[in-house]
Amino acid sequence: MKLSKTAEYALRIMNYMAIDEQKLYTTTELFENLNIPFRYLRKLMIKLSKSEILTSVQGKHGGYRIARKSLEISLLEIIHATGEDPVGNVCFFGFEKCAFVEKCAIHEKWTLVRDNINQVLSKTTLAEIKGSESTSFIKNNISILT
Amino acid sequence: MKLSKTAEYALRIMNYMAIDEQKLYTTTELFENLNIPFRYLRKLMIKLSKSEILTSVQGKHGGYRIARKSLEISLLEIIHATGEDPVGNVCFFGFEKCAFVEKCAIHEKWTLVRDNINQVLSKTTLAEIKGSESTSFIKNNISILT
DNA sequence: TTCAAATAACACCTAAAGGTATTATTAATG
DNA sequence: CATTAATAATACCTTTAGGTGTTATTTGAA
Repeated sequence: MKLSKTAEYALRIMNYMAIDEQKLYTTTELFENLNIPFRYLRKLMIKLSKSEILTSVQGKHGGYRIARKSLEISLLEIIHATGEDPVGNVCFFGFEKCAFVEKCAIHEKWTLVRDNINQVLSKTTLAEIKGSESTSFIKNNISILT
Repeated sequence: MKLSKTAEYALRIMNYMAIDEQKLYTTTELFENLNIPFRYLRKLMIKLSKSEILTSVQGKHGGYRIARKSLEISLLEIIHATGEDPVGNVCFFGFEKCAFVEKCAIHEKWTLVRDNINQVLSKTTLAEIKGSESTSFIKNNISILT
């Protein structure tokens, strides 16, 4: 199970910004701490700020701020804010109509797999993962990242 | 959880070919039954036949045949034969070294998710899913597929 | 021994994700 | 009210997965 780069970036951003929910973060600060290409980061921030998880403040002392309590923001919601759906409701074999016609033989098993992923992503909130572990991880390891 | 198109194609192919493990299948027959672009299918068959799951027979009455008992072929092995790894051992946030340094806060949960996927894909064999359900599904629905 | 029907190989095209560059807009502050 | 530091918008470039086209090779059989 690999998320898209964009989804990973969004999760890094939100995880970092959840450290201080009041603070306005500039893209420059995020760039310096999260190892995301600067211009791509800026584009992504604009996209995320159009969802319900981030707000933007324009102007000289502007930046971005988490829009709601981190306790209320699920990881799935963050990924959805990027425009992606990591789980979906798709046939294992990639057929369009599987669930609506005769179920393929792995349909049940695969549904359980997807349910599991959905559970973890939708029930885990930013508040749960923003702990010092992950933040110290990011700060300590930025240098070894590509 | 979405597999790549290529992985889905490989699974369709193997699932179909498992119906008769002795039979030589031509790409034409597979094409007519599995809704995979013809030339892409041919390219993929060559790739798969270089793995341990398919053998090819060249020449006039050639084709492809499942290389081993379907009971011994796991879904994960099929996906691996396409050159992909759907699960991997990657950090949730996409950092390179996560598991080897300080674990990020969601690391444990995410490991369980991946384990679950791995279990299903590696423990489920072709033999289990090749039942009439899925085959009749494919045959009945080919017309509604793109 | 030639033809036909199959796979094999190689090169190229297309669409989408990821990434870059440039210019416009906003708003605090000297 | 001009400057500056931030976000917003738009367009373009690059890489890769997916898909296509053409030619070569293999092999059974008329």
